[in-house]
Amino acid sequence: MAWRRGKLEGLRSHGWDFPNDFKRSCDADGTEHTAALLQARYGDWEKAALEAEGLRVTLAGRLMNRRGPFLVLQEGSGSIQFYLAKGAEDGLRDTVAQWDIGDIVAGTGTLEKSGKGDLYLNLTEARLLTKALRPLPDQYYGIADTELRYRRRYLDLIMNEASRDTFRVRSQVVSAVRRFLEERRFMEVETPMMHVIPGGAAAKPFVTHHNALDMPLFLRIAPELYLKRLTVGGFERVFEINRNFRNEGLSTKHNPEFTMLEFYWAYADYRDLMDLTETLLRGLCEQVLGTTTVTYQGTVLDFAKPFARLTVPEALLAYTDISAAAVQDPAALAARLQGQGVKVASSWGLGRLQFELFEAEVEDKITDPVFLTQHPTEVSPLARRNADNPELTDRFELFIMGREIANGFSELNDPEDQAERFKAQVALLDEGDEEAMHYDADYITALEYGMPPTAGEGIGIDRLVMLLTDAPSIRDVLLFPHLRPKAADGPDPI
RNA sequence: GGGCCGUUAGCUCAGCGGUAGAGCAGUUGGCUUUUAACCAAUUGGUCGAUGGUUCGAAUCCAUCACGGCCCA
Repeated sequence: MAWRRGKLEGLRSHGWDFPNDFKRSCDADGTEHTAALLQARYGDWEKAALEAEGLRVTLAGRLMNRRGPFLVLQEGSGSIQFYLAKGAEDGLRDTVAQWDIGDIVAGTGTLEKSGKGDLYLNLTEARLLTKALRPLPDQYYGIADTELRYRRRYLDLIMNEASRDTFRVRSQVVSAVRRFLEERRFMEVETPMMHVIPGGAAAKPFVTHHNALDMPLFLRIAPELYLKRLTVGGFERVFEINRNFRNEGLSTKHNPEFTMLEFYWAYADYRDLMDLTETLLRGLCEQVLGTTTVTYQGTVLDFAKPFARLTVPEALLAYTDISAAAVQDPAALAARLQGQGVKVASSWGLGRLQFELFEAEVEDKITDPVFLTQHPTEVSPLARRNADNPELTDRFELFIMGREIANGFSELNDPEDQAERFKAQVALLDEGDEEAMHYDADYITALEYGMPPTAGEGIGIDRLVMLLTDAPSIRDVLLFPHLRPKAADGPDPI
């Protein structure tokens, strides 16, 4: 580093000062030349034909490696080499000799092809654009230290093609989801991130304070109650892709801020949502990966097959050794749950006991996509009751590889029932359940004006991207995952 | 919150009670159609932090910090 600072001093004394006037060469129609464009266009040309063409190109990028007279350049679209011929003039040789690995450099030369078939620019002009003061990590091993990869994501992106690909896939997923919904006449909206009353999910919120109004505000745990107000307002198909914040622990599946898609669809029910979700996921695999076969951590998943749809008791029978009689017997379920180390509350009804057993014994065993349906009303305070059994709801959760990917239901649009459900939640809150919901009087007022029959769903974008990129941790799909700050996390002198 | 594992040069790692090591990167020189380029020489360290045991600690013990995996 001291050496490089010295070089920078030398460059400055010769008038070099982080130039900002560089432009890449272009076609006559203005198409900018990039490594990927040149590879695609000229990669197949014969060496002699290419040299006869004598195409002069100007490119810039980060100097990644020197191999004899070749300099490996990495830019946004890919890589290409510069070549410094033995007979090059002294000024050019001196300029290139000043370069260090990691510098951002520019060069002009004719596009040629090596004996092994790689394209390169035979340099005639060169200039330094940005001096790198810090050396790059090991060329071959890259950075293996996960902590360093997360804390200095820029280094991870410079060094690891796989990491760059993950975030490209993430961008494509979000973009494809938007396109999918817009094609179906859904409208993207933005609702508040700061809530006076946290709502829409069972989770502990982050609290902040508004100085001018001298009141607490909560970072949203879900946008649900605001999006449903919009369906009351007459926007029949709305969606939002944005961050939620939950004040919970960190794990390979949890980050305090994470990205959710939520969408609401008037005159649809939870079965329509399941159909739409299957179509969406299948299409995403095809568009982003080019196949409906996804390998996640060694397990092959086929998204082309219809997704299983199982009620909670059906899932228990399918995935555990429990008997048909025991599934309907509260005492047997409670005993089994206690055997699993679950603290069973006396207030739990049959549906809740079944659902808790699902979470304890089945969730982790699921590999291929499974829609779990008809959750107990007790754990679904915003979902419509099932017409045949008011203890259950018209709800589903989609599980893939043991993880909840989506959650949706026919919306509860009966204001009186919703008010009762809120009251039951407030009772839990008063008992000390920090994840229970608050009573949202304005939301009840909205329902009293009338919400059309509607179905709504949330899809965890981070977990979806994990599946599609074979990422074992949510931190691998977040550019800047939350980490505990380090005491010495200031500027570090090398 | 609990258990296990880890933290040594810019990066990847070895060393596990007796003088702090290797490869890559860096520096100097050579080589000029290389592909983890190669050859020669060479610089570089508060062994995560603090305390303890010991004649002697990177190494053993304790506490703390940060990270990873598993569990709640």
